[in-house]
Amino acid sequence: MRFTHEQFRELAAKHGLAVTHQRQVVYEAVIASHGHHSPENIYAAVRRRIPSISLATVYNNLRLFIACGLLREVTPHASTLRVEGNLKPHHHLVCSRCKSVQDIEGDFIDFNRLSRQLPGGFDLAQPLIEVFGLCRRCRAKN
Amino acid sequence: MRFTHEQFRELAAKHGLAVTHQRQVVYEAVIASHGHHSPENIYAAVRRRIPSISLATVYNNLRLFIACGLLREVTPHASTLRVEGNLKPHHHLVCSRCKSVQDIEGDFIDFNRLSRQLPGGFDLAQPLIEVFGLCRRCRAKN
DNA sequence: GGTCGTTTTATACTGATTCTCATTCGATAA
DNA sequence: TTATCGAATGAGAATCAGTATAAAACGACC
Repeated sequence: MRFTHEQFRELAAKHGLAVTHQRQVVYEAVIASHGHHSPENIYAAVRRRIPSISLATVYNNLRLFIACGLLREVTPHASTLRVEGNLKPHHHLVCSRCKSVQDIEGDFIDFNRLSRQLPGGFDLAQPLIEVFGLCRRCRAKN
Repeated sequence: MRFTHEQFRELAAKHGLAVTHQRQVVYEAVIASHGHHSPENIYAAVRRRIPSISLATVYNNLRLFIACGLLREVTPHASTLRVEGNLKPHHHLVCSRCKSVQDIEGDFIDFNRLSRQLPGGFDLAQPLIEVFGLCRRCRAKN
């Protein structure tokens, strides 16, 4: 799904963001490349369309998009920020060793039980679950 | 529970680690202070007993303890490493905003369903689950 | 006491991210 | 259109966590 300028304009308006060329290209770069991406990755992709863009601009806009919910921050177990554009409910499978992240779907959480265990005031409005284990590759390495 | 030299000696022997004074003090500092700690925190605590200790030594030993399972690495959503000494099965509640981590107990995961969803080869031997949401404080800030 | 492998220390270095500030852009009013 | 003003951008310096390196200290063993 290719984003038209119109679609981005609408999204931006909904979240009170000014529309700039850089902003749009950064956003499209994340959406176009499915998966979990580092700011550097996105910077590289965006530079193909705007060679003069600054890394700081990419960071600024990623933070902005995360803050207003246009993008999700993925666990930076890799010690560097990762973002994803997939806002549909899903969970993450994270390798404790190599820190790789895979999406996982499915209904394996008992939210009733979970909410009974929650400390007062904790808000699970958009729950994101991360399950840690060893990915196939790291397991093979023993 | 205060760790005696004897207890640490046994643990170290079990994991094939040499016993050094620094190593013992680092380990005790983590165990003594329950919760989730950054290397800097631990460094500060250890320096009260060994003023000349180097930060690198703290890092070295924390990595070592994590590698042999004496400590657990906590999600560095805070973008900096955290460790905990609590090895009993439990899960984490992480605030997406301020990155604080609380422990949570309870049996809200359906591991049968989960393992049906797992991609081949993913090893869930010591599953750790992290549930993201908004803590009371951040929620109050709206 | 001498030797060897391990650990510690001090410090330099790297890489990710943020900060600063001058410049440019974009929306709006004239 | 043109002028204006606040917001966004670009360039590069600064910061900060963590790692690498190399020399010194330690400790077990002969």
